[in-house]
Amino acid sequence: MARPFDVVALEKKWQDRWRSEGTYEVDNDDPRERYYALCMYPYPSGVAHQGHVRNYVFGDLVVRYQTMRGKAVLSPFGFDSFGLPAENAAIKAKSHPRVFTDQRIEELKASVQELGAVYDWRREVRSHDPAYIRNAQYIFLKFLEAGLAYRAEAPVNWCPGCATVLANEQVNADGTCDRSGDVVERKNLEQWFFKITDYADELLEQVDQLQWPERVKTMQRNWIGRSEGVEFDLPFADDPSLALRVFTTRPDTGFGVTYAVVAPEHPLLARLTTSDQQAAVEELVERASHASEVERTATTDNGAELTKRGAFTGSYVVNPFNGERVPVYVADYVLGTYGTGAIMAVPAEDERDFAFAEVHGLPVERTVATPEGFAGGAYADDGIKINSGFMDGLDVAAAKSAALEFLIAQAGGVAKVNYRLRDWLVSRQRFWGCPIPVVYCEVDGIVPVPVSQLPVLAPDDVVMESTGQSPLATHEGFRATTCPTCGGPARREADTMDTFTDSSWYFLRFTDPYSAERPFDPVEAAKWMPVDQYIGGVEHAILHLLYARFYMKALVDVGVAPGLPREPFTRLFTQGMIRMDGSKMSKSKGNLVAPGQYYKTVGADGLRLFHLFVGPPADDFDWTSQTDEVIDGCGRFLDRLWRLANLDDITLRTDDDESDVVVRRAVHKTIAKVSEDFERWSYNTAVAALMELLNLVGKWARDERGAHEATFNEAVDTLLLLLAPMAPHVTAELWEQRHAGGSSLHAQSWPMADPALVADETVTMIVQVNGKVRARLDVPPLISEDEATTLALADGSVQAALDGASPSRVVARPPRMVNIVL
RNA sequence: GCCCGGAUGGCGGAAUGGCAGACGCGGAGGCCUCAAAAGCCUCUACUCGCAAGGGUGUGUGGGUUCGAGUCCCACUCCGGGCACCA
Repeated sequence: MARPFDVVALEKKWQDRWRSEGTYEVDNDDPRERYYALCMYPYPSGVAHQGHVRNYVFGDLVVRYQTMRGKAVLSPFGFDSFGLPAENAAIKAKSHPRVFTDQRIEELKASVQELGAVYDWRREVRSHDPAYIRNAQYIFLKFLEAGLAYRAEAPVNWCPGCATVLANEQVNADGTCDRSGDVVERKNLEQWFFKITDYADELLEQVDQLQWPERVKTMQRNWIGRSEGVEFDLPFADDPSLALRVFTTRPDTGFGVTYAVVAPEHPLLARLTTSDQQAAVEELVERASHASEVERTATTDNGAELTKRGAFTGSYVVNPFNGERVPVYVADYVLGTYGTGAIMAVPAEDERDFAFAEVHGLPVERTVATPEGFAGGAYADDGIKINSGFMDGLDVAAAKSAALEFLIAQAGGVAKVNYRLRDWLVSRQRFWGCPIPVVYCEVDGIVPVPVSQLPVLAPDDVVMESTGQSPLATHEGFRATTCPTCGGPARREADTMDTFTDSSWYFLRFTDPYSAERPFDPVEAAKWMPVDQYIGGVEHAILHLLYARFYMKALVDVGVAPGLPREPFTRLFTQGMIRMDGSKMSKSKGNLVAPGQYYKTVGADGLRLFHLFVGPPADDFDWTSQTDEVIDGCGRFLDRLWRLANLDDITLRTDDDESDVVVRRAVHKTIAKVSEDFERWSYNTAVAALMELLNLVGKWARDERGAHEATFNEAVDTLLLLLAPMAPHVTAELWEQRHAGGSSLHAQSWPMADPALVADETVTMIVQVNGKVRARLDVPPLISEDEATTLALADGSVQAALDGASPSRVVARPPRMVNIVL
């Protein structure tokens, strides 16, 4: 499209100027009110895609808007530069992941700058930078010292072909390895964990205080999954000195227990299994151990065959409520990693137990009266207790407390809270990550690397093998070391940390990126934390945001961040995804629409305006064949602005007339509207309001009478100010043309609406007869109910609609509406 | 299965319980031009009508209200999250 100006040159001029003048660099001792705006740390995957663009457009708008509101805005940028894609690319190219990563960072950085998004680049942070690694390791050591990091055996996804542990995301739905195609096994291996479960309660409680989307808060609550219940003993029938410990949230259903179940991993399974059941039990355990977690749960997906796999152990336990013997089964629907790994089964009041009981022919004993007409299987809702001895007649809540007391007295019962949340497995058998700073000494065991010896850096002379095994594991130069305690020979830890650890504290490093002795100076960090506005994709609703919240709390507690707020992100905005052909637009799907092509046509300004205008920022957006036309439309809007400001076909006059007040009212109403829309993240309507104003001013100014100069200038300057955070380049250029020698547009204050001009002189009152609009009257805004009614009844078309009938009722809501009811 | 969203013209979308469809895209017609592009102007939910004007209309069915796209109940479909967590 032909533009009335050279868009490429114009945008470059301003981008260069913002960078060379350090317009958006901000110091920690800035006296202005502080504001911390942050977009989520990106993984550097190369040139920015539309998802990035959308994210940074919103972020940049916040930065520029808050700056115009007089605040010192911290707007940093960095790269989450460790991770699997770089490692895989390096394997393919037989090079080092750093080469690939540094290249991608430069590409992403350049395209972010081309978008006109402004940052304080002095504070740039990269996960794979030795200074960052050093501090990430420092934090690990602090966690270790405080007992928040520990090593334990855990069941993991193990690929025999790759000789490595896989993350859940690397396991295909059919239980095979994403890379080699081998069947993934479950294996118990020693791994490093962070004790996030210590913070489960605090993480759950403080969700309430966050100004985050409800959806995200709900997802966090569900992920933590707190549940209150009772743990108690089911004594073995053949040996009352032994017992099966179970957890339940429904102790009130104790009289309905018709069997018990242990997980395939349960330590007492061997003791419970009788010789005649050996074969069946072993077969089930074998199958469970080979199946990944994904595959193990897969059978419930297709509800058609809801087969609950399980086998009788041959043993019985005694139900403490009624003294009855019930059979013990082993089944993979009971997880070894939750509660006690064993349950009491109540098919009448639990759906899963009911399904299992049906398959295995086990009895169903109801303990809650079902409502009339109830036809289904399990009934899990409230009701009156039946068949339950001392609980009969109680409701479920009362029966729960009675049952708890009973179990405490009779069966080693104890009230217990369980969480779905597990400790965070942070070790990865990967090369391209932050090495875990410990060594293994035959004499001293696990020994932390002293802080003075940090960072522990991976060697450069490695060969990335397609086996997938980390070269760290076999690199003698790296692994062979001496014990810091005894000086004897020792082996370095070969595992690296989950990359989510890097993104869990980068926002703190931004506040003090120069600190060498520690991750950040808490005094400097306190000047900016917490982040006022965090912006990112909803795909990080659980993991990243939960881990970062955990880190913040833990850093305060271990003394790295004393006195800092315990929640890192006050407000969170999650922008919608961009989809194409129904699926997420992403590099891996190969359906990217590169932003670069638009910089030459509508410019970064046009593309930014498009992303703001196309719909509510939180909603997903479908990129279609029509989208380019909408983008062109945004470019045309900027062209019209350019021509208006350049007096294209406009003559100015010095005297005013009655039309001035109409324009001035529109200008001030738009200031009020756009300001309000900015605060509530309704950018699409803000753009619409600005388009409307431009249309109105354009028509007025091109009238044959000409435009009154003062009013015209006010209107155009206001348009430029309001558009500055959205389309920063072209507005800055026009402002410079109009105010030669003055300070730049982006140094101006956000305009204030004049309340006298925002208030309406007259409003349109609608008159309804039986709820149907029959007339529209111009009335003063302060009209009384009586006056409104009188005016309404006097109107000709209202009289016609009444047709002589007399109203039974008149509802007057002056000045908006009068409804005459017959 | 559970939880959370959503459903409005040809399309993206707008609308504190008070004029449904702002704004934009697309479409139609016109102006300008030798012609085109660009630009500008008018129209554009459906329907009856020559017109003035009328009727219908926000996924479906009920309800609350003087008045419902908006609130309540039930349902259908679409999207997302969690998924045997006892």
